[in-house]
Formats: sequence, structure tokens, C-alpha cells
Amino acid sequence: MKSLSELNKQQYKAVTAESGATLVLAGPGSGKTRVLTHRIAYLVQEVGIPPYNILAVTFTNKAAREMKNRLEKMLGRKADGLWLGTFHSVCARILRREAQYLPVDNKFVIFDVDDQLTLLKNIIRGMNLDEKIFKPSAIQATISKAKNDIILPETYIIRSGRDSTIRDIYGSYEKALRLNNAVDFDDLLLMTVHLLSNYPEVRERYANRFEYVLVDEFQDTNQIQYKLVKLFASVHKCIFVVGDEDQSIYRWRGADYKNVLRFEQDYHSASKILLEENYRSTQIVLDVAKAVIDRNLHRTPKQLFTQRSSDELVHFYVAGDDREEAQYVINTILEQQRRGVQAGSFAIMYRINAQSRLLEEAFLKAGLPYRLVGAQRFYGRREVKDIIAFLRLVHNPKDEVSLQRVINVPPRKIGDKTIDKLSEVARWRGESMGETLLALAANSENSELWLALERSAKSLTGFAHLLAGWVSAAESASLPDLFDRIVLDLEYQQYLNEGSEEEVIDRWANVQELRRIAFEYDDQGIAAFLESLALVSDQDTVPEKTEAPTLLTLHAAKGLEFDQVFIIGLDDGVLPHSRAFDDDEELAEERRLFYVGITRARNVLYLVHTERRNAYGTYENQLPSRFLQDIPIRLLSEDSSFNTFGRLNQYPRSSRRWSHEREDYSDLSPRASSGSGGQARTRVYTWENAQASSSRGRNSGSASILPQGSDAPKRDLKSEAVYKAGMKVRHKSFGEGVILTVHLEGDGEETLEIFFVDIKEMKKLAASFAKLEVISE
DNA sequence: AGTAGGCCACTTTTT
DNA sequence: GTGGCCTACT
Repeated sequence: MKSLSELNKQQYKAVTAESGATLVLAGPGSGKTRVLTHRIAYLVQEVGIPPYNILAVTFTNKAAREMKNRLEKMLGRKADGLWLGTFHSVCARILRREAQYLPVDNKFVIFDVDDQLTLLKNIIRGMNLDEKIFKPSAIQATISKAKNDIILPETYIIRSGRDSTIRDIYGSYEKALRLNNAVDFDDLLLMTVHLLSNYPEVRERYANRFEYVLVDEFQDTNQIQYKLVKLFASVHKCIFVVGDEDQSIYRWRGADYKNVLRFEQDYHSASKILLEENYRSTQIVLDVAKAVIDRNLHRTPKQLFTQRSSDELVHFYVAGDDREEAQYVINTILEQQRRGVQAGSFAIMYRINAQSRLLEEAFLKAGLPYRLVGAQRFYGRREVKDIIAFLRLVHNPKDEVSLQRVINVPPRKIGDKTIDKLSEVARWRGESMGETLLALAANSENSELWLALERSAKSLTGFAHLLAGWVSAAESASLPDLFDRIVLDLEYQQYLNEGSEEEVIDRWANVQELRRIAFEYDDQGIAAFLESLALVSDQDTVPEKTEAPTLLTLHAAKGLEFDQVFIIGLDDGVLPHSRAFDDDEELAEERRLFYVGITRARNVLYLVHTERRNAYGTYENQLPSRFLQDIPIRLLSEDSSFNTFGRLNQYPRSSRRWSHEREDYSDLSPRASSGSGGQARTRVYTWENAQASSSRGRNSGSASILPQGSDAPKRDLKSEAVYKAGMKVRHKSFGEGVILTVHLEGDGEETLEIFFVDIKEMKKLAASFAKLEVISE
């Protein structure tokens, strides 16, 4: 096999490891995916194992897809019969095949968290409990945790009256899921474990088949996943796991990096291979990473090294407040772009999604496009969820959560009273509401059923006929046809036409995007489509290549790499998050999160701390992240124009206030003091020690980008806008455009809507930051 | 049945 | 500061 020569010594050792148990501890950027794909190719081509006898499990669909692509390239053909997927998708596949053993039929739907919450709310209300005391989200988390620990309602441990109530809710919840012919995320794993544990003939069928089992991101497995792997490999016991304890960041979801240790205990003969050569980052970045992670206990120490030397130190910047933090990011990116760095090379990482907002605002103001990962997820959008709910209901009329979501969408005069009546009649008939509706559609007016529904019959009949029509269409028509028919029958586009214009375009575009995805599943059908929708994650929607800076949480960054990485909000309480303060294990996980972020950087890393941060409308002083203290100062260069290193160890510090001396920041160098090329720059920010004081810096100019607190003095109102609709303008990165609207804000700022001809895109820009050149009036 | 206005909780990360 | 949710009103 020619490709084996591409591997380094340790990689080669891993790829060609003898059968039996193998543990590969792979540092970041050490070629983990490469080892996995080569291993599979090796098994197929050299050892002669049919792909049919191999199972490979990943955590995200994206990782699975990537592995499949690479593998097919290596093999030069499709790996027919190979099982390669996420834990959840592999389990779903098994459950559908073995549905005769289960309390659901093979058309079961997978409930996501929103569905679970709806269900739990109904149950909690039905039990006359106070939703504030029994919060659905908390109950959901409790049940999820129980399931991951393989605890059922019958075995739920009761230590208090509350526990007893929770157990009752859990029990009702399970019953409700079955009535809906539904399973939740955790059920996918739990039911598979039960199936394989309780039915030896089923277990043997799978365990015999899976001669080789490979697991990616092994440090992220939880108890139930560990057990699953063990069951899958229970006959041949050839398990090949790849992971890195240092990158375990899903503890809160039940992941237990100690499974790595457990693995070594359970499989005594396991060989252990360390991948320490890093092909991604510079040595300086690796040194910083190592300094941070070496403080953690319970890990295999690693000596990451690289051939990539560089003299670029890791940049460190202290911002006065969170707006300035965002501005620093913008300024630096602009500066780097000027030096020829591509916009897509940058990533900005933060601890929590809420931190993206100020960044987004700053990008918009600067007229810079950006890519946001996660947050307002496509699949979380109302219109997308609506359409999916219709499809789910058609596919599985027992799905009452979907039914309740859409029975009155668009509004058709079906309110609580009507739904109550339907529910009552359905219960009396011993079926689900969806089934009752289908019966209603088949019955004539004044039938027994019609009369039983009383005044509700009329409004329900309309929906019943729609549903019945789709259900029969689903049997013959293709998925795209069904999709179109539903949207058309509902007059959904007209329904969306309420709300602001921008919103309407956006929502309809989302429907179109969903339609496009549905087309991809034309030949696989509605069941496969719905399953893939249920199992996609945000991680899977991270674009491969982008031409704009990427904004994402540290969690979402795992597995990715970027030329230049910003990690912002290095404040004690943000990273590490304050909720981790009193738990050493959680603090260790926060540290790993920081480590994951650092090791995403190929060339340049920026670490940013912010002294004052706006939370709930008021500013709070922040101390530097405790993790910063572990980084040797020789690895850092100060981007701030004042000495900040000295402060890292000063607890507590006096509060500071800022002032600024200049209005024009367009040529503000982010590394005024680093001395790395470029001409000398004007210092822009000066800092003054001050007594704790509520006074803010002076803020007078009209083009200030510096933070203005809510109580900052308002500027004089300009009476006239500078720009006018119809003007032709030129923007540095978007090219030529026409101003469509001018909106004069209260503070004199002009917000412009411009259609850029070159890129054929509408942009909203703030006039003072967009640096527009007027071509013609 | 639909909607407006007020109140509250929110800020961890998500397969 | 803000969005989601509840309540009370039309």
C-alpha cells in the first residue's frame, strides 16, 4: 500500500497495529483522522477484511462524512457495506432494523430537545405541578442524565419527595414518547444497549459482523457509549480507539475522559500509541498550549512538537471594555488583510454564544462580512421547524408534539378548546389525535365522530382533509413533490408575508433551503430525510471553506483549524466560566477548552482580555483569566500600547477608566508596540489609573468607535443626512454599489442599505464606518 | 381566538 | 438590554 509511506513512524505503528485492542492518544493536529482512514484502508487492502465487517463511529456527521470521502479516495471506490456514522445514527439504523423488539415501530420519530420540552410541559401541567419548581428544562436534563447512566423510571433512586415526583414525570414522559411513536436522543443509545444486552441472538448478529470496531474522539464517550462499543466488539474484541484526554470538553453531557483509563483496564493487552508530532501550529503556539494544559492532572503527558518554526509570538491584548475588544479584532483583521491575509483565514472564538453579539455589531459597522457558527441555527428557525413538523406528522400521525405545533399554522381557528376536545375524543377512541383526524377526514358530515367533536368538528375537518391528502400523497408522490404540495396547500408563503420585509425574505429563503435539502433525499425518501434532520448538529453546518472570518464558540471550534485565531474574553468568570469556579473537574475542563482553542491556530494566535464587560446592562470589572498566568511571558507580545503583563498577577486591581485622543482609527495598528515591521503608529488609547469611579471617558467626536455607555452624553443631532438614496458609492471590499435607503439614527449615525453590483448583494452599513467613496450623486 | 403589553429570566457549552 | 412567555383585554 503506497500511502503507508506518507505516515510518520508513530502513525504507521498505529495504522498497522495488530488486531486486538489499540489505544491511540492523538495530540491536536497530529493526523488523527488520517490515521483512522489509513487504518480502515489498511484493513481492507492489506489484511483483506471486507468493509462489511468494519464499524467506525464518530461524534459528528461532519467527521463521518469527511472520513468517508477520504477513504473512498484512498480505496478508489465506495466502501460498500462499511458502517461509518455517528453513535446516534448507527444506533438509529440498528433500531429501525430491529423494531420488532422495541416498544415503537420502525417509523418512529426522533424527538429533539424542543420536542422533549413540549412533552414535559404537557405532563407537568397535567400533573398540576408548578412549572417554576419543576422546570421542564431542568427535568429534561435530569432525565437525560439518568438515561445516560442507564437508569430507568423503575430504577430511579429516590432520596426526597422531589425525586419521587421527578420519577413520576419521567415515567409519564416515557409513556408519552411511546404513544407518539417517538424516541429521544438518549433513547437511541439506551434502547440499543438494551437490545444488545437482552437479546443475545441480536447481539451476536452484530458482534459477529463487526470484526473491527473503530472509535473517533474516544475521550468524548459517555458511560452508555462505552458500553455500546464494548457490546459491538464483544465477539472479536478488535477495538481501535483514537482520542485525546486533553480535548475532552463534553463532561456536562456525560462524556468521561476517564473512559480512556477504563479502556486500558478493560483490555489489558491494549497497545498504546502516542501521536505527538503536530502538523498544524508553530512551535510557539504549541509551547503556549503546553504551558496551559500541563497543569491538568489525570492525563498522559505529551511532548507536542512540530517542524514549523516561527518567530511570531502569541499576541496579547487588554481591552478597556467589550466593545473595544471587538474593535481590536476588527482593526487587527483589517490590518492583516492589508498585508495580504485572506479574510477566511481568521477565526474568533469565545466561551459563550452571547459574546458573538458585540462582534457581529462591530463587523456590521465595519462593513466586513463574517460567518457565524451555531447560534440561530437554521434548524431552529420557526419556519423550518414548522415545515419539518408537517412532514413528521405526515410520516407519523401519532406524533402529537408536531401535531400541536402545526394544527393551527397558519391560523385556522383551532385553539385550546378545540384541541382539548380532539384530545378527549381521541383518548376515548384509544388512538392519537392525528389518527382521529384521519378518521374524521374519512367520515362524512354528521357521522358519529363528527357529532362527538361537537362544535370543534368544523374547524378540525379542514385540517383533517389537508392531513389526509398529504398522507396519501406521501405513499405515491416523491419527497420534493410532497414538500411542495404541503407548502402550496398551506399557502405558507402568503402566511409568512406578515412581519417586516427583511424577515419575510429571510424566512422564505429558509423554506427554500429546506426544500433544496429535501431534493437531495429524493431517492432515499421521507424517513431518511427526517432522520438526517433529527441528527444534524451545529457542528455539521460549519462551512468547510469560507471567505469571511468565522465567529464560533470554543466548543464549536474543536476539530477545526485556522491560520489566525482570536480567543476573546479571557476574563476570570468568562473563561473559566464562573460556574466552574467551585469544582476542580469543571475548572480542568475549562482549561481544556482554552487548550482546544489555542491549538486551532496554524500561524498566529491572539489572546484578548477585557477589563470591563457589559452584563445585563451594567458594566462589571473583570480580572484576567487565571489561565493566562500559566503562559510564560517570553511567548507573548503585547499588542496594547501600555504595559499589561505586570497586571496579570495583580489581584485585585484598581478599576480603570479609559479615554481616547483620536477620532480616526482607520490606521490603528493592533501591534503598536510589538515592533514587528510597519511604521511607527500613533498611540490611540491611554489609560489612567483612577479611583473606582463611574465617570466615563470623554466622548465627543462624531466618528467614535469607542464604547459609549448607556449613560454617555448623546451627541448633537445632525439635522441632515449626508448620503442620499440613489447615490453611487464605492466600498473598499464590496466594490461599487447604489444606495437604496438612508436611515438617520437618533445619534446622527446614518444607516445605509446599499446594493453592491459587483457582489450582487444587499448590505446594511453604518455610514461613518463604511468609508464610502461617492462616485456620483 | 388573537394580540398587546408587562414581567421575568437570561448567560455555558450540544449529539 | 432583550427575547420569551404569561396574562388580560378586545
